[in-house]
Amino acid sequence: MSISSRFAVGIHILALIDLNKETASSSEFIAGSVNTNAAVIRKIMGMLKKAGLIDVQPGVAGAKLSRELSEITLFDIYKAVNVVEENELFSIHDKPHPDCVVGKNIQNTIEPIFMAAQSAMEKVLQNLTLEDIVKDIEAKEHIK
Amino acid sequence: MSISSRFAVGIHILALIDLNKETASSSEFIAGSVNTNAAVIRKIMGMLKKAGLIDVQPGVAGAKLSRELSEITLFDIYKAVNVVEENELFSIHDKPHPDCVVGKNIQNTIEPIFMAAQSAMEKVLQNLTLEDIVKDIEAKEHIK
DNA sequence: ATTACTTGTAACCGAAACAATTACATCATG
DNA sequence: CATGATGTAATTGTTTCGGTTACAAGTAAT
Repeated sequence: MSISSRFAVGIHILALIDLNKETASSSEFIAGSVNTNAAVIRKIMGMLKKAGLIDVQPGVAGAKLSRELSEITLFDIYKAVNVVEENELFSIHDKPHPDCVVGKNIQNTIEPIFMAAQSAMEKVLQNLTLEDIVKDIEAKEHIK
Repeated sequence: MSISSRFAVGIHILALIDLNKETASSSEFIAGSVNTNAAVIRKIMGMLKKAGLIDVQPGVAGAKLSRELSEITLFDIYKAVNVVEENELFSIHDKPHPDCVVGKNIQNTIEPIFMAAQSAMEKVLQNLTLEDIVKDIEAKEHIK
C-alpha cells in the first residue's frame, strides 16, 4: 500500500505554476513536465481548484495560485487531493467478536493510537509550505 | 488508500495470545475473535513468526510470545506484517521531465519530506509496546 | 499405526483503488 | 466561426486486499 502519487503530482503542479508564472501553464504543458496524461492533470487541478488553492477558468489556458506561496501548506494540498481520509490512514478489522475480552475492546484501544500516529505524520506536512518547496527547487537548480 | 488491516489484526492476535495464555490459542480460536478466516490468521501468524515475535510449531495448537510484552513495540508488529515498505508510504510519480526546472528537482526535494513525515508516524509506533495495549484492554474491561 | 486435530501454503475469487487513455461537451477568444 | 483550452465521464489494465477452499505435512493420543 502506498499513498497515491496525486499528492506528489499536486505539489509538482503548484510549484510549476509558480515557477512558470510569466507564461500560462496549460494542462498539456504541465502534463509534459509531470510525464503523464493531460486529463490526469486536469482532474487533479480540479481538486486543487475545489479546495481553493488555484484559480482556473474553463476555456482559458493556465491557472494562478489563489494564495501566497507561504500560505499554502503541504497539508492543504494533501487534503485537497484526497489521498487519505480523516482518521483512516490505518484500517481496522471490523466486527471483532464481542464476547471476547480482546475482541470487545481492541477497537477502542487501537483507534486513538492510530489517530496519534496519523496526526504526527500530518503535522510534518502542516509545518511545510509551497514556499519551502519552491525555494528548495531553486537552490538545487543553482548548484548545478 | 489505507494501511492494511493486517497491522490491526496482528496486534489483536498477539494481545489475545497473551491474555489467553492459560489455554492454547489455535488459529481457529483466534479467527473467531478477530472475525475472519483461520487461513488469514495463519498467514499473518506466519509473518509474526518469521519476524521472531512468536513461537509456533507445525501441528501443535497455540503460539507463545517470543519476548516480554514490554519488549515488543507496535513498530515491530508493523514491520512484521509488511504493511508499508521502507520510505514508501508516499508514492512519487516517476520520470518527471528532466528538461524542466521543476521536473528535474522535484523528486529530490520531496523525498526527504516524505521520509520525515513517515518517520514521525513510525516513531509513535516505536514508543508503544504490546504491554500498553494489553494494560489498556484490561483497564477497559474492569470499567464495565 | 491409525485417528483427529493442527499448522503451513498454494491457488483462486471478487471488490476496490490507481493511473492512463479516449472521447466529447463546454467555454473563451481572435 | 475556428481554434484551443478546461471539465468530466467512461473504459482499461494492473495491483492489492481480504476471504475462501483445498490439501500437504506435522503432532499427539489412543
